[in-house]
Amino acid sequence: MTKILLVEDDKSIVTNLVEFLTEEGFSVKSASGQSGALELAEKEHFDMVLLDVSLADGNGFSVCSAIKSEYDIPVIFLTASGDEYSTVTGFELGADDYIPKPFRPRELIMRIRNILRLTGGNGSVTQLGDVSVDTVKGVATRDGKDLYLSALEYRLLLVFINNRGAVLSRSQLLEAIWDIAGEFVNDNTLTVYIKRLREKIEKDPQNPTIIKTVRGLGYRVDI
Amino acid sequence: MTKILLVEDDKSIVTNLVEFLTEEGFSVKSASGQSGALELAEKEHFDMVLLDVSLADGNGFSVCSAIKSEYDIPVIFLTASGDEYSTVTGFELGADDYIPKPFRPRELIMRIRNILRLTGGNGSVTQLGDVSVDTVKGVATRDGKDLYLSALEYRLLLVFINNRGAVLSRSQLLEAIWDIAGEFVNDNTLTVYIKRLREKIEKDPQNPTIIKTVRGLGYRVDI
DNA sequence: TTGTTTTATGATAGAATTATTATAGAAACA
DNA sequence: TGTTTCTATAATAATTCTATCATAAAACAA
Repeated sequence: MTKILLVEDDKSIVTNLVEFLTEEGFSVKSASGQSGALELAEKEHFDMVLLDVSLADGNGFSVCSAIKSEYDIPVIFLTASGDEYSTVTGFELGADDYIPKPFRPRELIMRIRNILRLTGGNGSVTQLGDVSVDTVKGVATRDGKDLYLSALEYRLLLVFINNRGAVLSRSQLLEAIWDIAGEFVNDNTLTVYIKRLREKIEKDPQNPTIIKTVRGLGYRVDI
Repeated sequence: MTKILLVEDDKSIVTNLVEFLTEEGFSVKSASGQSGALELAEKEHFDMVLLDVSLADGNGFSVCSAIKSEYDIPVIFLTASGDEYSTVTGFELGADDYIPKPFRPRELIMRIRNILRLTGGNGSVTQLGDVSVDTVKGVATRDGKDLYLSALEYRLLLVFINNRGAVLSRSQLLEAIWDIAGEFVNDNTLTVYIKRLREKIEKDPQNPTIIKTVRGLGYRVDI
């Protein structure tokens, strides 16, 4: 489960956000100020930090600096609307995104998911049906048994994981895997690799449930 | 239809982006420098500007200032990777987002949609009666069930979605879908595809409620 | 009404997309 | 080095889509 550290001193916002984010499947812990935040960050691992710029105790920027210098976690700033200075400073400090208040919950979720995707920052294990992929160990398994993916097959699977739910066109996939920069890669190569990957991760490769074909558009994992 | 003004002087990037964005249902026009960009912006309305920071003629910042002072259009900067200065300056000038190169097309689309949504534009899921279209997943569904649109049917539907409420003439549709540039496409082809699309998305294809025929003018989605 | 124009429908050959099988050469590794 | 696995491609099959034709129906104008 993706764990979020919320640093915010407005109690009502905290209450609302904790409830909302929990409903959305995140695990949330909150701190109201700088000291509490750093204490929590030291004790346990978080996958993302939501950071209010204006804290009673210190300000969000110092928390961001402290966290970024110590951990490799994406940080999203919650800033006062139109506060250009905060935005700018936030980015300078390495924030991954900023969200001006007031924001819609939906918007927040989108930003969070987006940043998690971009930074590959989700937990380290992803479950796709009965296949689990551990991006730290670098293996895909079923029932604990290694599926022995080749390097390319694994990379392909990662691309799908990082874009779960989205259709990925052939050209996108080719670009992501073969890093085309003028090089010409046979279009069919991808098709063959999709087949190989399916052969290994699908229970019934003829009727794939994990990697779906979206004819004319590409492929999608939405399990 | 969401119209994008692309200001970029690298021909290959322009070619790729125009193709990709068009496929995604946007209408794109491009300019290679400051003067061309401002000229275009004056002539027609755009919903968003994609702006390269480094132009041969002037730089992206001046284009941004000029556009922002005149029009209320979101601007996304395309910056060299890690170019903090550009990012900062871009935001100071009122840019709505920035995307460091090299970027993945998908990422770009997400950013574009996001900004359009924030600024009161698009969204990734559109509801047409009981049919919903998710442009990220690349599917149209009813009651959660895939309607299995073909690539062309899907593209056609996207054009309608991006022009909700407006009558689209046959020639407009033909142009949008078949990208006519001298090529001759049988006029009836469109009629046939309208029928096919209705067959799949309408409850009663004989009495369409989503895609209405406007005799003599074209078709319209105003649900 | 009658004729004309526009739109709708059904059928179909050829095209395009995706899936599958096989294989030569490259790369990894002992 | 030799062995093994991996990679890219080719050739081919299976499937689905596309564009078109022919014809019907509907809307309109005289």
